[in-house]
Amino acid sequence: MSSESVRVRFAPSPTGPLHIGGVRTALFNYLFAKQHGGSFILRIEDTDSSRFVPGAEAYINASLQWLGLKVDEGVEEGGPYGPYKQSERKEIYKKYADMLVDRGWAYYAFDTPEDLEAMRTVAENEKKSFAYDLHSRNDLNNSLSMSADELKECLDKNIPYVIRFKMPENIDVEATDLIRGKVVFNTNTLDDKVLYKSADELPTYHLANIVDDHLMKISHVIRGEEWLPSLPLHVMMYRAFGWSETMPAFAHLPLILKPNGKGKLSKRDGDKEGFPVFPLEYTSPSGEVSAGYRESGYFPEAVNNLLALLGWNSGTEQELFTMDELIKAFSLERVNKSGARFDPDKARWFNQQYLQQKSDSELAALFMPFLKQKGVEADRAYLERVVAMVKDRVHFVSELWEHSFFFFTAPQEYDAKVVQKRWKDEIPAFMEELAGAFESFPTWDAASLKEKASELMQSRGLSFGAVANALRLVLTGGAFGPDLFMIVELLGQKEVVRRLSKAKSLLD
RNA sequence: GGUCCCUUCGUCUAGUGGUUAGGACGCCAGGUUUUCAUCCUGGAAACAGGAGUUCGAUUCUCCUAGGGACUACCA
Repeated sequence: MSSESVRVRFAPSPTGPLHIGGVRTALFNYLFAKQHGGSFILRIEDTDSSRFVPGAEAYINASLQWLGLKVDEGVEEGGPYGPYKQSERKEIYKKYADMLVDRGWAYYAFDTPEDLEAMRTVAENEKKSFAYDLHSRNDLNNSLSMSADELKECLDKNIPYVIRFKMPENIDVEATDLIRGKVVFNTNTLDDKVLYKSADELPTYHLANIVDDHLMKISHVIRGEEWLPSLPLHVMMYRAFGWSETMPAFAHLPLILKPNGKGKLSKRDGDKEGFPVFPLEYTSPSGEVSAGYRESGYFPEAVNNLLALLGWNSGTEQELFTMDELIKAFSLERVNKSGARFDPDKARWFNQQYLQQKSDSELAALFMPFLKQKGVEADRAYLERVVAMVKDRVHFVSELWEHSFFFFTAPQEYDAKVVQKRWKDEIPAFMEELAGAFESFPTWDAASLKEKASELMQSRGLSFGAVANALRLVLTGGAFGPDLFMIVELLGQKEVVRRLSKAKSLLD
């Protein structure tokens, strides 16, 4: 690494919704870039024409935007090293593939996918494995095993070919991973990867990624651990191109594992355990819907925070970080080596923390759509008071309703268990009396009301607990909710008296 | 199978050649509360195993075991 500025890229493939692991990769790239005053680049790697999914790119953009990961250079934003979509860089790659062929670092191969598949099957039947590598390439249908004339003939006839990297023999490739340290691979265990296919005139990931990272002056490649095995190939390619001097630094992030720890987190796990695996809800072209964090009620800042703590920690006991704090505190050195299991419970906890930090006004606004859905129209000031009272018992805005519905509508039914426990013989008559007392009570505030009620129950020889619980039952339909007399105050004289008067029907 | 990576409470993790191995989530108990939740206090809970180095290893080295990733004309 020279003194060049930090430039990192997030390079997803538009083959479906952005997975939460990909989101974390994007986040770490973003944090690293911002911390160093560098650039966060979004490059769309759509070199697999067969796996292209319409809408996936828009989904990626929308996800990054929702999370507040602002892209400095990309398809939408433009930039000096564009285009940022690989399918629009087609003509660039062929040139570099040819360069490698000319230098003897790559060769043409005419084996058809069917040929290779057949050889794999044969090998498998013999309990061996087939690899297109230094042991087998001279016996296969490629420019290494044919004469110059034969090659020319194949090319002239437009026989489809691929260009494969010619992995040299017996070299110990040393590479440094910023998270793991030095890793060594021997080239004898590596195969000859396809770099380019004539069929669709597109490169594979390996070629496109090296060429683009070089051309876009990427300083650090921060990607998932699943790429670690191809690191030696990439290092060798930088050598083949003669770009070793400016090769980016590499960091391979540990994987996000299933809650049970067995394997990479996948969409299925989310469906099974009931938590989202995607940032935004996604509907596939076939109509299949996958849950999203946003739709499940998660705040983007909570998602960023929980993702940041999955595989990284600040070394302090701080767990809640704003984006600015993350940018300041982040470092690749403190990223863990081992995979982290996703914990849905802790994810909920993070969201709760952020929800509690929100102002009543903000929460009231977020609650509004849910009320509309219930057909409830409420005064904004009233709403804020309700939210203030119940917010400390929810993890999500969507849970506000079940804890506050009685502020908007009289209970339609009463919890049978609570009725049995609290609706004693002497209560109904007293409730009627209480209704009368409240009806003519001049000051309507929690403290005075509590005092008034206490006086009355004392004069009738009833305990506070018995009355309070019965009153709560009448007002809310159950045994839950915030401070009783705060409920009474907020509900207002008219409504409280009405519910009290109706309470007799409970006896049925 | 081959290559590579990884291994501290159930989970996310801190940590050091000598610590009562710390925190968080979750769980349990007690307290606060008229209810529920919050909140507060407390508790159970970990260095995968075996060698070696060392006066002393959770920490350093090696081996074993376990887990994971990769092994496509996908990324």
